[in-house]
Amino acid sequence: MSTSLLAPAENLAVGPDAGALPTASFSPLYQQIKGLLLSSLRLGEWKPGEVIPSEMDLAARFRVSQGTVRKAIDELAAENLLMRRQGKGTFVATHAEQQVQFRFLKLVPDSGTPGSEGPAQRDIIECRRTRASAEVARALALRAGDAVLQVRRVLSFLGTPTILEDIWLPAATFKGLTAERLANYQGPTYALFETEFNVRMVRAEEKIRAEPARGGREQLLKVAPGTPLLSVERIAYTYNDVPMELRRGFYRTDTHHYQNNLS
Amino acid sequence: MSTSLLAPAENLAVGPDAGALPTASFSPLYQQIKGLLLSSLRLGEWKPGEVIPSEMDLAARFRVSQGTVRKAIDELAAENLLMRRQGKGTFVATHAEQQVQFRFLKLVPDSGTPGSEGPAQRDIIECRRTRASAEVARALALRAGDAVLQVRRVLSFLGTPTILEDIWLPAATFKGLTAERLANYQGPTYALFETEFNVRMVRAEEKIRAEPARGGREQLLKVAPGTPLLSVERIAYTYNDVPMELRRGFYRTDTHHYQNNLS
DNA sequence: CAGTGGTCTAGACCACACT
DNA sequence: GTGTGGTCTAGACCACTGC
Repeated sequence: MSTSLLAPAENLAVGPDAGALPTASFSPLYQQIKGLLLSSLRLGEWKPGEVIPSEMDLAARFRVSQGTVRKAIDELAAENLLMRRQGKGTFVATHAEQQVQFRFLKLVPDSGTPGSEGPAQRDIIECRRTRASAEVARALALRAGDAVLQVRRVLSFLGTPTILEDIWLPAATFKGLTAERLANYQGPTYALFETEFNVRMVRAEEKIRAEPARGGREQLLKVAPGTPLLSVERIAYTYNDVPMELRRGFYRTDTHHYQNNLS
Repeated sequence: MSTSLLAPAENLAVGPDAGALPTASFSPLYQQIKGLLLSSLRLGEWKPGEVIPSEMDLAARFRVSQGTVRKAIDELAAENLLMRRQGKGTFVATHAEQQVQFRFLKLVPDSGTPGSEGPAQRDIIECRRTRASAEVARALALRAGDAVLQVRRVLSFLGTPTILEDIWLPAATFKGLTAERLANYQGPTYALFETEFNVRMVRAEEKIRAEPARGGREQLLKVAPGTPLLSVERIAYTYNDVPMELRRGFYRTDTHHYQNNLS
C-alpha cells in the first residue's frame, strides 16, 4: 500500500509531500484514511446519528493534514455514509432522519410529494423463522439451510394496500426480531435495524420486472388476478458490501409510480 | 453574488483569501467558475469529446488558483458533464463512448452483462412530424400544437423484440431528423443528437409502471395481449434543465430486468 | 466567544500519457 | 522530457452554530 499508516511519523518527516512516496501499486493517503474511517464506522466506534471527531482531531490522530482528512470525509459523505453540517460537525448517517426518510423507497404518489400521504400503514402478515432456500442463501451469502427470518407485510397509503413485501434476514444477526417490534416501531424499518441490531444499510441493488398478480398476492393487494405489478427484488448491503437483507416487493402502480433519476 | 468575476483583478490583489469576501448571499468562487464552465459548455465552446483547457490555463483565464478550478471541474465531473483522464486532460462527456454506452438504458439481460448480447437491432416503425398534445407540450415545455417529431421504434436483442419506444422531440431543434438517419447511425441515439443537432442529454427522469400489453403494442413486442410490461416514461434534459426529449418505453421483462442501484 | 466545517491560495511532488 | 491531472501540505480567512 505504499506509505504505511502504521509508521505514521514518516509521513511528517520530510515535508508536504511525505505521503506520496513512489510505490508499485499506488494508494493515495486519503484513501487509506477513508479505509480507517470506514473501519471505525464498521466497528461501531461512532454510531448512526453521532458526531465523529473534528477534521483537525482526525488529522492529528492519523498524522496527516486536515485537507487529506477532508478529502476522505468528502468521499464518505458523497456515498451517504457521513453527513456534514457546517458549524456543528460531521455525523454518521442514519435512516432515522426526515430528510432521507425515503431514500430507498422510490415509489411515489402520482400527484403530490413523497410522504405527502402521511406515514404508510404497515400490516405485518407474518414473521417467522425458517431455513434459507438456495436462492435466498445466494443473495445473503449464506449456506442453503441456514436460519433466516422471513417477514411478510403490506404497506397501505390512504387505506389502499399498495406494497406487498417479503423480507429475508439472516437470523443470526437479527435474533429477537418479532412481528410486534416491527409493527410498533415508529419510523423506517432500516432505522430499527440500526438501533436494535446495529446494522446500517449502506446501499442496495434493485431488479425490477413487470409481473401479473397471482399466488395470493392479488388478494393481499386487493387487485384483480393478473393485474400487472411492479416486482422489485432488492439486496441491501451494510459496510464492506456485506448483504444483509433480501427483499421482494410487489408494487401497485395505479396511483403510484417508481421514480428514478438518471445522470 | 459577492466577488465579481467581472472584476477579477480584485481576487488577486490581497492574497490567498481574496475570493472569500463577506457577502449577503454567499456564493463560493468555485461555484461561479463552475457556472462559467457550464456557460462555455452550453454555448459549445468545447464540444462533446473534445478536451477543455488545462486546469492551469483555466486558472489563468479566470484569475483564480488551480485548486479553485479543480473543485469546479470536480463537481462537473461528478455530474458526468466532464470526464477527467490523468495525464491527458479533461474532456467534455459524450454518449459516444463505450464506457458509458448504456448509461441511460437500465434494462439488462438476466444473465450476462449489459451489452453482452451485442448491439440491439433497431427497427424504426415510424418517424413523422406532428403537433404536440397537451401532455407532450407540458413535458417538453412547449405550447400545445407546437411542431414535434414523433418516432416509434422497436429494439430487439438476439432477435427478440424487447423494447418498444415512442419518442417525442421538439421539431425546431431536431429539424431534418429522418427515419433513415436514425436507422443508419451506428451508436447510441443520444450520440447522434450530439453530432447532428448539437444537443447533449445531461440527465433524465424516469417514471416506471407495470402495464398490460395492449393497443397494438402486444403485436410489435410479440407477446400475448395483457402481458405485463414495464412502462418507462422518460424526460431527458440538456444543460440548464431544458427538457429536450419525451420518451415512452415498454419493456419486456421475461429475459431482461430494469437494474437500479440505490445509495 | 470558540469550535466546526467550508473556501481559497500557493507550492511541491507523484502518476500517467505522449513525444 | 514535457504537460496533464492527482495528491499532499500549510496557512489564512469565511460562514455557521451554540455556549
